[in-house]
Amino acid sequence: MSKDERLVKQITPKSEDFSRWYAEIVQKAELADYTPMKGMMVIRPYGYAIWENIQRLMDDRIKATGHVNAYFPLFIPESFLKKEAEHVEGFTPEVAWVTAGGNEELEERLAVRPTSEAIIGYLYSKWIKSWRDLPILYNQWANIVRWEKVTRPFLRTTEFLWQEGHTCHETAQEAEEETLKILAMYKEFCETELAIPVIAGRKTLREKFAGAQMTYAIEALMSDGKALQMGTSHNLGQHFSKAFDIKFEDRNQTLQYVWQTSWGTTTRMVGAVIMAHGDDSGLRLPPRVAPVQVVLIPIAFGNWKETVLPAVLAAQETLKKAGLRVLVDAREEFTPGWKFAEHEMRGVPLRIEIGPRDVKAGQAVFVRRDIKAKEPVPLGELAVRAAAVLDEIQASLYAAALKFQDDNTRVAETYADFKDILENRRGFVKSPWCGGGECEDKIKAETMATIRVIPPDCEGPAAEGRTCISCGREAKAIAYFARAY
RNA sequence: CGGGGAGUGGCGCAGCCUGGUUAGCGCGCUUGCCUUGGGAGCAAGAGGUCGUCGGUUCAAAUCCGACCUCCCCGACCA
Repeated sequence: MSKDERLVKQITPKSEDFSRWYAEIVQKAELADYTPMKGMMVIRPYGYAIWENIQRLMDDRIKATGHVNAYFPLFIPESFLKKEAEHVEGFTPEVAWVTAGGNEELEERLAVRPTSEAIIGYLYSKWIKSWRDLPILYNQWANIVRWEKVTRPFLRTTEFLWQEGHTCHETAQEAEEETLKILAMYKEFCETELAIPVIAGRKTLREKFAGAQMTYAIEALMSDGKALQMGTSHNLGQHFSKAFDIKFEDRNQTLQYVWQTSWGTTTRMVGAVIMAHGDDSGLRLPPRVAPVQVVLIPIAFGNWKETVLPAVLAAQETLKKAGLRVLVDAREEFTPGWKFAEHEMRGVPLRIEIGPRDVKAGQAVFVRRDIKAKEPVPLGELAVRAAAVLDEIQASLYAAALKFQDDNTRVAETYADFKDILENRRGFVKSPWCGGGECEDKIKAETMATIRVIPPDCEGPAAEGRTCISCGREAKAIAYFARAY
């Protein structure tokens, strides 16, 4: 779209400057705002409503798979955090500490939770005695603090909201099954609800969670060609159960450490929705998570309050009864054109215009946000057609994102090709890798790309006869590389 | 955390270099009239401790220092 044809004029076009577009859309669409503290954002009602939809849809899935919600303390004693060596090493650089209560200096300082494995581990050791207590399938919705150096609204903030699952199992196999079940659930969630295709697989040792035995993740491609981690699922093995002494008497009357998992998704998902679907005019929200799915705009002429408005209010009732999230924008201080641009920027999936001509014709005009197509719809078919159009939009956003991912996933067999792709095209690059951390480091230093994920079908056999793009040794896997957020 | 840029009514900016009336402009906002199918028009209004703290000076938005926040580019992370 050329700049002159743009109907939304208050934001920098995405195609012109992606970073600026992102920062502006977050503020102008009233998703979030900055505060006087670095990295601390306020999530405003319109942004929070997206998160609430994500939360509800995710919570339904978590509960449907047998998990229950609980709430653990915000603070974690330093000694607890230190029990698992790798865990403390990974997290201490970004922990915020409470050192005093009122005027009293604390005997032991308290960490503001950067994640809850430590405090939950302590409690699990109290609660678990027998194999009959297992599995433990807990989830918590909470806020987290990590003292980040570089912050961006939704993508990386000092405080963020998330859900963290923490489970305990009798066997290693059960824990692995849980880890993969959640990974699959996350993938399905992103694709179904957020209309964002993701690549699921394992992380490398360099990229795994501090304290985990194995980390799995889902990775998505944003529309600027950079990858974004959208969720992680960790098989913790017995690392924490040994550190926190979480033992149970098994079916053979022997004491054993439990096998654990933990997994999480965050408010970062809101950022992903913005970056994966947005266009030059602003947000394009997937209907499943859009706070407003349909905006009804009366076209006011003459005695419109007697003619047009009743039709608009009737349409609102019809659509509400059909279970849709509807907003009537009957403000008199703005012209229809102004409202069109405003709701486009805010990403409302479907706009319905009703004017005098429409009332006479017994119809309404539908305008899809994703492709900006207009369609007259008889008033009698509003609800059915609106629901159908919203489904079409959800599907078409997903299809577009999937096409983008396909178009931007390339294979490089040589380091020269690899560097060329990252330099000129970005996106995912699938390349053979020897499995060595040194090659990972070297590639990262030279190209800023990291191994985002290794899907199961890219392991061992898939790499047979191929050589590592970095060292030339025999490849152990085909890895997805990308520059990432 | 290093390099670069920025902070002036809600938003976008000018003024600063070369200190000195009442700190301007566009948009937005309020009120009234009039309008409304892609960001209407006229008229009258309201709104600013110039990011914060300190220094220089008779006098600071302007000069100096420190700090805070944001943006961009690099080292660490959901």
